[in-house]
Amino acid sequence: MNQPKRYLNIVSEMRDMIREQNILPGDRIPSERELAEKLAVGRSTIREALRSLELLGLIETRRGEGTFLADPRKHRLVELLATFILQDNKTLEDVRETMCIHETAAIQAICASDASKLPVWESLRDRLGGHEFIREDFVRELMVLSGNRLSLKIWFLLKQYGGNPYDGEVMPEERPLLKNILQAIEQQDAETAIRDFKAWSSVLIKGENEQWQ
Amino acid sequence: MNQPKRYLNIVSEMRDMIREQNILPGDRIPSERELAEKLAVGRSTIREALRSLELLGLIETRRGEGTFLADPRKHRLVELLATFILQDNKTLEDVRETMCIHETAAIQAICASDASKLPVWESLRDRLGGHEFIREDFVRELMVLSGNRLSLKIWFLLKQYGGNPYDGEVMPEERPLLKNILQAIEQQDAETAIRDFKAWSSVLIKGENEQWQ
DNA sequence: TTTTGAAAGTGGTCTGACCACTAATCCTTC
DNA sequence: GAAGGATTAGTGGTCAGACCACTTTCAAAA
Repeated sequence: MNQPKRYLNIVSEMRDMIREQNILPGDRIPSERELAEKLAVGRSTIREALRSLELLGLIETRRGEGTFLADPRKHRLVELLATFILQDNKTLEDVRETMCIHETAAIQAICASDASKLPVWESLRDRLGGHEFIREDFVRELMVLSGNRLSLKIWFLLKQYGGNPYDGEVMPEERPLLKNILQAIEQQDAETAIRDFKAWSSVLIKGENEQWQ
Repeated sequence: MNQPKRYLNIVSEMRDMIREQNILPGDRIPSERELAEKLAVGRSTIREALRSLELLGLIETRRGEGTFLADPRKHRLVELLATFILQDNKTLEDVRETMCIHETAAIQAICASDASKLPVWESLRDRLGGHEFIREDFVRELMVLSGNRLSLKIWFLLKQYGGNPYDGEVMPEERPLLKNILQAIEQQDAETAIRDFKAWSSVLIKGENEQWQ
């Protein structure tokens, strides 16, 4: 019978250990030799597990010093998978489509909710009028306003994974379109808002900086 | 000076090799010993790189057989993301709402596509008429028909974490409702289909087996 | 022809040995 | 006593070689 691989056990045991001993980002993890002895496996097995976690950016190792729990902001999962998978067009397509699913759902949710968020709303409109308005900020604001934090997180990760289509600054030509979207949302007209949003988004994806710089 | 780690070089060299030699999913990768010799490094270094890729689901290893390039559908993107996303804010409400987002998006996608999937369609309708039709099968079929594999994966995962609301068998009282949904989809009437679907789904969630056993 | 089993090849694991590097310590020197 | 340099213990990085468990292959035996 094919036994489960040990280094995978090590991975989960280490996760448990980190949780139980309340090891925080930046803290030191026991040395490879200690772990090997404690878990009763060879050092090479420990290393296979640690290298896997390191490639994911979950831990950092510094020769001569030790191994440390990494800052969660440094997790590398997304970039890594991207370098291997991005050639698969269907996958990239799926990612963007899934992003769009969450975006339109957010708009729908905002339109369906009672409009008690006016202060936030005004601020968004103001910034749209001002200078230096980043496209991504606009969409992210919508995701936040939807109130579904899980959806927001998924969207955020997909964005990194799929090559951010909302890179760059809002051009003057785009502003009327964005204003229309805001207005439609305020009038709780989800259909129009989504239609306009998709129009804006599809130009960004297809034309990739052709039409608007 | 701290030298760059070799196993990271190996990772990128392997990526290049896979690309240049046009190795396809399912194909065999040279053995660890071959790679070690070809790249002039120790076998353990090769293994650290391979184990990292394996944890990501990019390759599969089978003892006694060899190492193979994995099917892109087995990439662990979603599972790994889940360990980051779902560990803290596992609020049931967000999970279920996000599931619903993907479900309605699937219905929308099916309605928007050309209806060239009639055979699958007929089979679904037949099974709805028969006995022992599991609720989950119905929804999963919709997710599959949408054609977005990433969305399907996310949905599948959420289902596991959120307590499957589609547990159990379709009751006689539910069948007319499901038939309505199918019919609406066939007529590409997304609005009606989604409305009926939400009605069905919300009863399952709220009434949790009150109304229908 | 079918069955068996030995051999070759593969991944999985362990051990022990170096190397390169860091940080703490001790010891000299001022 | 203080400053600076050498020593040393501990760490990760790498390698080589040895088994083990497993799969496939293929030739010999039935």
